[in-house]
Amino acid sequence: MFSKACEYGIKAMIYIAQQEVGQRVGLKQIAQVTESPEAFTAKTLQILARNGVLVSFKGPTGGFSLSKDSSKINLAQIVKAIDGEEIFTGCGLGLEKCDASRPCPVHFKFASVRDGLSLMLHSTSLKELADGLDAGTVFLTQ
Amino acid sequence: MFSKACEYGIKAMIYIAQQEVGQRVGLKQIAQVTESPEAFTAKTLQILARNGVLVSFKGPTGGFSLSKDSSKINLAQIVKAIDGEEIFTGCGLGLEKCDASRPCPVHFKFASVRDGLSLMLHSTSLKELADGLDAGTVFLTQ
DNA sequence: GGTTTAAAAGACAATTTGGTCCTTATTAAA
DNA sequence: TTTAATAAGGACCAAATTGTCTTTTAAACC
Ligand code: FES
Ligand code: FES
Repeated sequence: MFSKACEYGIKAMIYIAQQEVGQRVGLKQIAQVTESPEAFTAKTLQILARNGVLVSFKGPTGGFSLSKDSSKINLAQIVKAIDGEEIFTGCGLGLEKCDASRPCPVHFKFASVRDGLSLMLHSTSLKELADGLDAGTVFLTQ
Repeated sequence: MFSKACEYGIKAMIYIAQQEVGQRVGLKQIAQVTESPEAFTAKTLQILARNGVLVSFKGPTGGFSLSKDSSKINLAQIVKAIDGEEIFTGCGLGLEKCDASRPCPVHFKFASVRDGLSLMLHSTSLKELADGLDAGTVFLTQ
């Protein structure tokens, strides 16, 4: 469904969202808590920083923090930054363009599922996910 | 969402389902109509044949035909044969096992979308897709 | 039986994705 | 001002996916 980079990116963002506002978290810690490969996660965080959902700081006391309140960042922004728009708008059978005026055989059934996914991603904020972690009802690892 | 192999496989199956019962279609024709790479499509059809949704015949008058009525084959069987079960049961954040008793942060939202996709795939038969093609309301290419 | 046709099988190549490592740039603190 | 810490960037490697090509196997037809 999502790329590995995207999975790592989402987990990292949720963990960062758990910190108190403005607090920075280092790459090493992020990779450890999310059980993600450190160097590869670094690349992904760079992408997220370039896309403006994350800010990064070098040097001692450096690290990463959210660019805005966790309630203002949703999963769709993260997925779009890392995996692109394909999953939001692409054809289920790989036609160059999903077009309701020249639909592929699965278009209507697929588009409705795909739009459901899109709605879910757009309507899920980092805040609620981090809150679940705080409450201990959900987990970042197994 | 689906692999290229799976996209080609689904398109091929729909086209085969369009033929009259028992009628065989050759690889070349399938690849042409679906605009898929011939040799790669061949591999995919082999997988589908091994998985029993397709039967193949060698020699002159050879080709492929469905192993049973097109109303008895659904998209889930095809996707499962080619891409495996990951998409039906896998965790949205890549945890080894999606487990409601130790859910990841996106579990409940993701699982509902994923189950919607699964339901769609299980409840969509090749027959209805081929019927759409026959009716000229949908298309295999752009 | 020999010839032709078409799928199966397997080797191989190209591309994309996933992942590591090393150097550089930047910043805080001693 | 030097040193240490940390992210950025780029080169590189590994694995999976996508794709091609050649040989083998099976079947029809003469
Ligand atoms: S055209 Fe294929 S999903 Fe819309
Ligand atoms: S545990 Fe992640 S989706 Fe179920």
